[in-house]
Amino acid sequence: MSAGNPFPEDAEDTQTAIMRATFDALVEYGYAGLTIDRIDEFFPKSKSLLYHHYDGKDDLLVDFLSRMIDDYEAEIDCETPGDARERLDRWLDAIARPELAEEDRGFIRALVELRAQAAHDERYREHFTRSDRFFRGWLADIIADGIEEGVFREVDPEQVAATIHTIAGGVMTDRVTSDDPQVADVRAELDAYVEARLLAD
Amino acid sequence: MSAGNPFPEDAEDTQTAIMRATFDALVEYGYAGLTIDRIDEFFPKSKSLLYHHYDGKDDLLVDFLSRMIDDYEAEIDCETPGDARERLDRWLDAIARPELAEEDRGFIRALVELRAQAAHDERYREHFTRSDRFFRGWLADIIADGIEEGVFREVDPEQVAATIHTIAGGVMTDRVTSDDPQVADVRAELDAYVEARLLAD
DNA sequence: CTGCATTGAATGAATATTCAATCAACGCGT
DNA sequence: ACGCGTTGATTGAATATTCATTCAATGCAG
Repeated sequence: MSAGNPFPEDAEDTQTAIMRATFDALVEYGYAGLTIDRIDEFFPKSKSLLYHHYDGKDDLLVDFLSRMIDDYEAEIDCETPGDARERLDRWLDAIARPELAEEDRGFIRALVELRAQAAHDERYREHFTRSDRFFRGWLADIIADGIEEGVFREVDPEQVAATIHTIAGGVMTDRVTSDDPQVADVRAELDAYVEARLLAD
Repeated sequence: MSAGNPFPEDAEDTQTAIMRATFDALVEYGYAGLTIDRIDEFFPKSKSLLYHHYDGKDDLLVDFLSRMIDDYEAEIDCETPGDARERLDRWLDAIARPELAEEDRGFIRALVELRAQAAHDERYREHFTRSDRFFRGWLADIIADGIEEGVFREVDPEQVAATIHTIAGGVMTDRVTSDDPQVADVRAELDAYVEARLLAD
């Protein structure tokens, strides 16, 4: 039920338990169906306690989003040995591997649904804007390293990073909102793209 | 207020007026804030009338989604003269032009928010799955034509189409959920991609 | 007159939020 | 060690509002 929940179950304080419960309710019912009562379903303690820790539903959800994004960044932002080509390939595999563990589907679903809220909620938009910058910077660094190393052509790192990141977002949406996601084709084309556009001869 | 509403205002029957009102309410309040009362705000007639034409909110919204997607497909699916290269460029301009008319922002916002619902609603997912296939087919035809014409390399049309379509989805989401969308960079990189990967020498 | 469109008011369920009341831990002076 | 006040965590019940839906009644065109 709570597989893939990024908020640890063991020795958890109330704070973490609230985040866990919110995650589970979000995955189970979706953002549009997310209510305080449903969060309480997954929360071992009393519903009123949520209001002791947060000003209200909005406050709770914004904090939840912030932590989700932190987890998402932490998942990517790890030590990566190897040259730029290897690091980029590992990145592409991470976001566009055809097989996806069931645990990760819930996480991606939650993220995709939260992201859509950014269309109407400024606070959400701010979080995602910051997160996007982080990932594009991360990618641009890899590209820039590759150019210095001489393995990549002299492309504009920001421009390439923006495009790959956009694809990453598209793949995530495709994964959880289509009955026939095309992740395998995109993954293959990404290799062809790297070969044709990035790799020096 | 209703700029960019794809449902015509003139000589409208009740059916169309309901769609118009739903669109306006969706753009104004977002999917999570979409209620029958809010739809009624933009509906010149009585709220009860909605239930005379639809079984309920769900029924109404599924029909609305269906018509939104029809409009979206109709917007793209038009006669396109010129060779494959020109037709592809026109497609890329249509989805990734840096400047976006304010009228279109509402439409894209609505579409992005509806799409996110597909993560938890099978009926939504079916509609988008079908729509995705339509666009990928459209793109794949252009690529295949280009290969026959000798202007494109012998790539896999489906694979390239899937990737470009994924980028299109990513750009739409980026446009309406970020304070700093990177559409211009992606548009430029798409040109470089076509040059490096598709164009025959 | 008859069938369809339309209305306004009403209803009951869902939902977010509040509140008064325990409970458990802790510091502190004696 | 013992009372004691303070503080924060926790609870169950209550409240006020929003929301989807229903329904009986009215208008109206053929």
